Amino acid sequence: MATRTDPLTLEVVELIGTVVARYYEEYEQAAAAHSLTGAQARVLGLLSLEPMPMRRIAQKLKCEPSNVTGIIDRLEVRGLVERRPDPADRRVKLAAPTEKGTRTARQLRESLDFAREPLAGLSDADRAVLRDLLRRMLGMEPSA
Amino acid sequence: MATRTDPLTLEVVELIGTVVARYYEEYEQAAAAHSLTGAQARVLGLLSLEPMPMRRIAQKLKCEPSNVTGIIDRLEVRGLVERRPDPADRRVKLAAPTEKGTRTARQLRESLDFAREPLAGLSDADRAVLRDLLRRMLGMEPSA
DNA sequence: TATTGTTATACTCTATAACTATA
DNA sequence: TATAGTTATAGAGTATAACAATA
Repeated sequence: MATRTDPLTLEVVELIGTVVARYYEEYEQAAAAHSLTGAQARVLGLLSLEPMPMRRIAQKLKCEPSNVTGIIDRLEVRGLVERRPDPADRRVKLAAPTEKGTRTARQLRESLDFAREPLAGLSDADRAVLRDLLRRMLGMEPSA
Repeated sequence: MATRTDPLTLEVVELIGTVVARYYEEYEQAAAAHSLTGAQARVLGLLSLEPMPMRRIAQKLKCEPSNVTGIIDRLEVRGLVERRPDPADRRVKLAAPTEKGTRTARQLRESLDFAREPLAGLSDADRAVLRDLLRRMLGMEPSA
């Protein structure tokens, strides 16, 4: 597939880079507001959707399982997450948010206004067009 | 400003999150293909546009100046970057890519096909619409 | 005095390899 | 034997504080 290098494409590439930088920046700030690192916030967000084995957290984070031990350790010390036994397999430990962790995850999610706040400047029709373009960029079917 | 939580907005937010995740992933892979970390690749990319004082690199990276010392050290050991005196101020050290560093930066840029390759699925008209929507999201004027 | 870059320190995230307890 | 989680280790990025050279 030929790579496009026309001015329009390059400008869109740069704009996407700007969006990515701003998104990351705001994510880190939101995490820091709760004294969490980015990785800790991501894990807490994951677990708030569904408790899961350490192994699966590593898959979601695309990192080695040994790293997850430390991240969960630090969340556990702060009372945001707990390790539970898996009744079906005694080797497995299920990481699950505590009540406090669930609360923190929700606050975190609500403070992540990056993509919502700027979107307020777009009309419903604009948002629908943007959605379709992003879907096609990501190789998704038009009607998901 | 009221935060929108309608399904369409939330879907766009999620799509942007997916774009961000994929962008970062591919950036790290491209850097790793040259045995560089993400931070090292970002600094090399910066310097390939224009040599600059250590202090300014820190500002661009939004990190403390003390961190830049180590990053430049590691790039310098590999012969990708060099420190030059600033004739105008003897306190300042200008970091500049070597010839090898310039070559690596160019290869890195060319391998960053993330945003280009998927864009190939969009027509020129689509790309123009996407550009305008992203500009408005980022608070830019329509005709930059 | 203020600024630039550095050093020293400590913490977090990361990968690798070896270990344990279960399966 | 194979798998889940852990530990130990080393490298990199990060912030903080203190320092030397220069402005």
